[in-house]
Amino acid sequence: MKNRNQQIRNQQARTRRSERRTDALSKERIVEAAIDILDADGENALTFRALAARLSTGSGAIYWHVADKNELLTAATDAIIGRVVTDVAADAGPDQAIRAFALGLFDAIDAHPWVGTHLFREPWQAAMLEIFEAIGGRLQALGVPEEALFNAGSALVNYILGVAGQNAANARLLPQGTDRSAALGAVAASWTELDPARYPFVHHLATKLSDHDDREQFLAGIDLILAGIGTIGRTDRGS
Amino acid sequence: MKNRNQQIRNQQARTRRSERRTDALSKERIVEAAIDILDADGENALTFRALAARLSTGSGAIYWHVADKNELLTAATDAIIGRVVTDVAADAGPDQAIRAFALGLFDAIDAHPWVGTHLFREPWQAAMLEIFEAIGGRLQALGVPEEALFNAGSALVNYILGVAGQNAANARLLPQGTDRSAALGAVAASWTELDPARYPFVHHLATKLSDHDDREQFLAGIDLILAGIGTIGRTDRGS
DNA sequence: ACCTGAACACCGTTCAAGT
DNA sequence: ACCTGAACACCGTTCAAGT
Repeated sequence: MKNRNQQIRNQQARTRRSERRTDALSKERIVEAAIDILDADGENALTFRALAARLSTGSGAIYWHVADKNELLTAATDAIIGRVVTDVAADAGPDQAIRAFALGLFDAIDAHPWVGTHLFREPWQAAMLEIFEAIGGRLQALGVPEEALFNAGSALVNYILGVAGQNAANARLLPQGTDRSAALGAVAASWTELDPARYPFVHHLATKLSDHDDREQFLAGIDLILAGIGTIGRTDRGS
Repeated sequence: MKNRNQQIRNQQARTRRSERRTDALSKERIVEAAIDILDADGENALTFRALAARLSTGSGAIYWHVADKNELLTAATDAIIGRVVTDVAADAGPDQAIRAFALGLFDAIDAHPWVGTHLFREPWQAAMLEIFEAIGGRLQALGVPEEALFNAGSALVNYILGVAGQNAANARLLPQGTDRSAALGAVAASWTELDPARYPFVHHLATKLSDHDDREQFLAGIDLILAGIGTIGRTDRGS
């Protein structure tokens, strides 16, 4: 792709130049500004016009550094996920490391819900590979048998992605500083109005919804899957 | 031209106006046409202009029956999920029923990938409640203890949603009748170019990617989570 | 009650023109 | 090399006007 050549050229030019000019446009500054907008005002607020205004330039200038909106979101996502990967690098046993990494991912996506959306936009992007590597490597260390590795890693990653996507949806529904418990209460109330004969389980959920903790529940799901993975090798290792 | 005759016939039909006329606009017909467009040409092809053209009307006419695009997609999603729920109604043991329902969901979303996208757009929509009820009810029947029900159901649903979202992303990437195995091969090849010291697990995946089956892997994940859920009650029931 | 289609506000993206 | 900003092609949605 010619865009890659352009990027390389840009980088060479940038290092050649003296990089003390703080107000010079660069991919990093653009991505940084994009993250700020996404965090402050949500996914819909990120437009090239808003971005150009914030950077005091024209929208065309942004296209010199970034191919399109997708590349912009990919770079922003990579930045967030990258931090998680490096932050949780060193840790104790592999199962604890998986839990810690998953929690780090949860917290990052909770703080930047738009990441949850973008992880679904482009499959097999760099961020996804980082996630797979972080989890899969630790499953190997955990002693998961060769043939089960792909399925086990895929189960964990897909579960994490599902939660991430739901978090993003909730953030879109309850923007800024909406009263979360009031909103949850309203949802639960609407569930109790459904036919109890057809929706008994949803009625049960309605009673639990208000005092459940998303983060705790996320971790419980991770533990459930890890427990399931633990049953794979049981015949091998006995007990 | 036969167009003139058609126009006259339409006008007569309109003045006659018995409401079982097939060409009368209705929410059902609109949703049906929307599903056709989504299935045939993908998520981006569904615009009010395209929909109006296919229904031989103005875009404003659609707004008389449907509030906005979100309601349209929600109705389309409900239609697809509703079929799955009723199709898998009767079945054997609760764990087999969960597997059957999950597989039905997988197949439906595989056939209509845009459903996977929309399930993330609006949280707690009707389709989501159907899914929760179908799975949660069977977890109850399975004997999962009261306190673990919410977490267990949430783990299964989030996993299913994660897979659904990935499927939708893949469908977006490989539209129509792209050569799937060639595309997978290209992805795997790109992975082998990564630094093996930093990405050992991704390298391992690259060797497995070509001959893995999405549906099988999906079911393996369901079984993993069910196995994990099975470990919850172990102390209660002994063995 | 229901339909028509032009118009509005807003996007992502391009590009001739500037420095 | 890099930036400017008008212009283009397209959206979802609205609305005065028709039947």
